[in-house]
Amino acid sequence: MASNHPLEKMVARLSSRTELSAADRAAILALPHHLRTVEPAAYLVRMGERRRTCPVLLDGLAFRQKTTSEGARQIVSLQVPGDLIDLPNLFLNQSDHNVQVLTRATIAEIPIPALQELALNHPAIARAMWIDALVDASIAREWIVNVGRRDARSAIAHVLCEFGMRLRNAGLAEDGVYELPMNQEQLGDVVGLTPVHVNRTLKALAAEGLIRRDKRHIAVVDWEALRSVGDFSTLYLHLDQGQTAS
Amino acid sequence: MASNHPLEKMVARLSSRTELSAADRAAILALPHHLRTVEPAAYLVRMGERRRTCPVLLDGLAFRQKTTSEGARQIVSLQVPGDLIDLPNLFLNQSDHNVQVLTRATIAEIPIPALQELALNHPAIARAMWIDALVDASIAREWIVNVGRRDARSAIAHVLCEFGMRLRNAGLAEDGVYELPMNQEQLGDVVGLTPVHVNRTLKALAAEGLIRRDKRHIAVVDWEALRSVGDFSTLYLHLDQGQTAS
DNA sequence: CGGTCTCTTGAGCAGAGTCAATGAACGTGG
DNA sequence: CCACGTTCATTGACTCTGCTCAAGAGACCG
Repeated sequence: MASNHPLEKMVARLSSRTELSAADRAAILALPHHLRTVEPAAYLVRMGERRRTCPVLLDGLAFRQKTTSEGARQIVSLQVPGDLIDLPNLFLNQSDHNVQVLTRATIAEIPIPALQELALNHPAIARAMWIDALVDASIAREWIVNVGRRDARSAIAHVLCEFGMRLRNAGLAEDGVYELPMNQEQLGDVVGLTPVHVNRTLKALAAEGLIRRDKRHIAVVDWEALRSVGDFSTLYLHLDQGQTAS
Repeated sequence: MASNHPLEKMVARLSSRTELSAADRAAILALPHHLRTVEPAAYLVRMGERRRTCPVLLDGLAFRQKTTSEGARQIVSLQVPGDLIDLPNLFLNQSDHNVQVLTRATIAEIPIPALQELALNHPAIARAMWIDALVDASIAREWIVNVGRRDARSAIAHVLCEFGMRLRNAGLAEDGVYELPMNQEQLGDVVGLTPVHVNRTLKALAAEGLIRRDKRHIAVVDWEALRSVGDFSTLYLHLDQGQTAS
């Protein structure tokens, strides 16, 4: 398992969801790829683009984003290390959104045909990729609810719970204590609020004793209360995948 | 092509996106299945459920939906005939949302293992299913933007454009003239508004001459203006898939 | 003919936005 | 080591979009 092959991270991610054979693992590691490091805010994918490679996030955080004609931005997903950033474009011709990194990040660019071959001809890998894509879609559905039907307090609490959970899962957080991976403007773009209102809401959550906070450092003080305010349940994250095998 | 096999609709849908061989088509038609008709508002899938079959919508309309602990409902997708309603549960254990039909509908229930086999061992069918799932996810991302960053006027105009486009594509609308497949409360649940405000907004759009409307009957009068107000572009619907093959 | 939905419309309220200013933290060049 | 510019976070005052509450009016059904 110990190896410094850059794509080990991708193997780890995919095999966390389905049993992969040695041959499957080898097939992944044998993927042609090109490594690069990018600075915060760099674009990995631009809307309208027709891509030939799929970026895989090896290290760092990224997000998907769209802007309206009015210039308002909405973040539509958060991506953590191991994510196949461009799964959406694996079988679609044109990217329908932008992808930017939040932090300095390491990216492996993998030619799309090679990934397609993997997805179509290696059932176990295909299953893992399906699960990845389906969980992503499930999170998107929850975000629609979050932005559409929860008030500021609840929406932000929800996002704080989700981030805590997912970052912990990615080994980037310790039990409700983490560095909020974005500034308040970006957090506003996640929940559909203005940065000013995000600020006031975070302050209120801290005043109520649900979280402790210093700039972007978040510590969930009362997990149960935050979960309740944010109407958060882990069901939609499908964390059980793999253990409970269908 | 002429046939009254109930799954022809599914074949048509999948083959509209990728070339399927005669063997592929035969494999789909050979799927074990169980037909049934359901009444408006019937549930096809319930959140938390572990399903053994995947409903395929042969006729009628359906929607995915979640509710918050406060009791607010958010509709997170609209499904048209041909849709594999439960693709999300093909590889996930527990349903993360509810699915209800809007109209009287005909459903084919297909055992999940049979569909998985198709998705994992028939590359051409797999590709078509991938495209379906990815377009669905793309629409979900656009809905996050719609609900998060567009005001009532724009959000409703956007949805009217999208519905017009998708219903026409499904053969259910004639060039911007269609029966709105839901009441104003449900439309509110799509865009995150109250039915009262939906009503006022629809009235305003009609007053401005962008649409003509009688109850649920919608006729887009000025398509360009509506598209502009709704900040609508067809990119995210990926209608070109199949023609432009990657 | 009464009951049930759904659509409409009015009146008043409030959650979130806008505008604007201040302050803290950090990096850079001199 | 310090002055300065930049980026973010914070806070106040005021506005407005969309919500709540409530009541009436068609349409359809048994």
